[in-house]
Amino acid sequence: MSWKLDKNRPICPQICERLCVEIAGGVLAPHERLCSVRELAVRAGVNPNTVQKAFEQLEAQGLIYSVRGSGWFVSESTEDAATIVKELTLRKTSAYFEEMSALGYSESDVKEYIKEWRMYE
Amino acid sequence: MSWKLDKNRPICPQICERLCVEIAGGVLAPHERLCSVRELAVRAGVNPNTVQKAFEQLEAQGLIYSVRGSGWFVSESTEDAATIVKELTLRKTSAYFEEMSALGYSESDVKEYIKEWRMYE
Amino acid sequence: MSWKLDKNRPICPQICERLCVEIAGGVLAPHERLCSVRELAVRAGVNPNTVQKAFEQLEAQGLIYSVRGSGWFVSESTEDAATIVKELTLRKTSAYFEEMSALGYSESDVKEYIKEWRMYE
Amino acid sequence: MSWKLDKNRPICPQICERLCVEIAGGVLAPHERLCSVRELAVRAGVNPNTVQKAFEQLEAQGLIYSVRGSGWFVSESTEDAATIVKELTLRKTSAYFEEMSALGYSESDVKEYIKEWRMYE
DNA sequence: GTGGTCTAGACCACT
DNA sequence: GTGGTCTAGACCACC
Repeated sequence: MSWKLDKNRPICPQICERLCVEIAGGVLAPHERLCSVRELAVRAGVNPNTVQKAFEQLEAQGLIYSVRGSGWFVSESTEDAATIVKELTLRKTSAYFEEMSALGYSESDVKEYIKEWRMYE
Repeated sequence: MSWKLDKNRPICPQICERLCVEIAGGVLAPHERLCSVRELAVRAGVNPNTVQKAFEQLEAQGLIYSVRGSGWFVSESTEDAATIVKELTLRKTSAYFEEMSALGYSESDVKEYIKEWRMYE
Repeated sequence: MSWKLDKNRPICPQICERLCVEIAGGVLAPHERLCSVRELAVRAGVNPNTVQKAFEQLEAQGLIYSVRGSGWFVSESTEDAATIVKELTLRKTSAYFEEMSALGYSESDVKEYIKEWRMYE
Repeated sequence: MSWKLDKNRPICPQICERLCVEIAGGVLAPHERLCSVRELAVRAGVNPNTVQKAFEQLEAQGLIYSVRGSGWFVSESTEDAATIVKELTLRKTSAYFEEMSALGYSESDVKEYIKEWRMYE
């Protein structure tokens, strides 16, 4: 696992989203043990508290569970993760169109713009 | 001007962007007087301080200038505004692709997804 | 509002439960503003981060929502709060019976014990 | 002995309490040999270190003693165990009333609630 | 070693 | 002033 994070966005949700994607995609199987809070913090170069918070949020969503003194584990069901990823996709795309709309682009303007898009870097 | 703002996003930059777009698009002509801070605040349903701050930021970018006791006016040159809008467009789109990438979508995945997109609401 | 907390139990859930009870009981009405994080922290004699965490958990449950720079507010619907209080009641009572059972008491033993109970202090 | 433990509570004190109850109740007689740490760990499905720690805590309370190379044994006196069980009963019940009070229930509310209680599962 | 909780204090953007 | 986020570091119980 490479754990580069985008420093321009809040770290905590990035960790959540990433793990959610890995759970949804089967990279992390049910009942598989996650990195420890401390280890992941070191790997990602962030504070353990931030990782802890992310894990707790995933727990609140029912995606993972913790066992004291032993670690965090992927929940039995993996479907929730997939649902959440889809929701995120929808929400982010919707937000993007909203913002572009505020910049004066119509829906088809955006679609045209995206069609021609070339990612750099 | 209808001044509905997206309550889910920070207000201040929304005001900046919106005025920037209007200046770039010629809706607001050079040396035209803007709404007063108070009036705009009322129309948009936000705190006058927030509008004030937005105006100050636009001033710092050279898009508008203030005349004591008389109000805020659009600057002579309109090109800066257009540049800024293009920059925003680029930045937002780039950020969108980055986030989608973090959700596991390739560049072409996103393009395909966008092609099928239908805005609701 | 008196904000004495039980120092023998984790503070964060205590704050959550207390606010939940007040929302469920109508002490806090929909859209009413809560104490600020900092103020409540001072009143309860705890760290602002702990209060912040409690508020975020209540937000995750849909009981309250935050407005940047303005504060936290009770959500429109109050029903969830009542449901959660009932759930807590059930869970705590169930846990109590479990623990008493582990101490060798039958269900009726416990009921008899409780009937005679007199709270001191 | 069936050694099902409640996975939702800390393991170590559960082991302590359970053995304490068995000593107090005469299930384990003075000078009787306890299960070995390893065997008990296997039966209860927990880490041997946890069992070891529990035994050490019971030793500190004077309820059991160890004989090198031979195992752990119940102490001569059984009274301490009974006292501890009573104390636990008192403490747990007191804590339960406290928590219910924080949920808005008066002492008589709780008593009424308990009277109607039916354990499920 | 692990997670769980809390404190202290910082910086930022927004009202 | 407010919330939002993060860092740093502490202590505890459990494995």
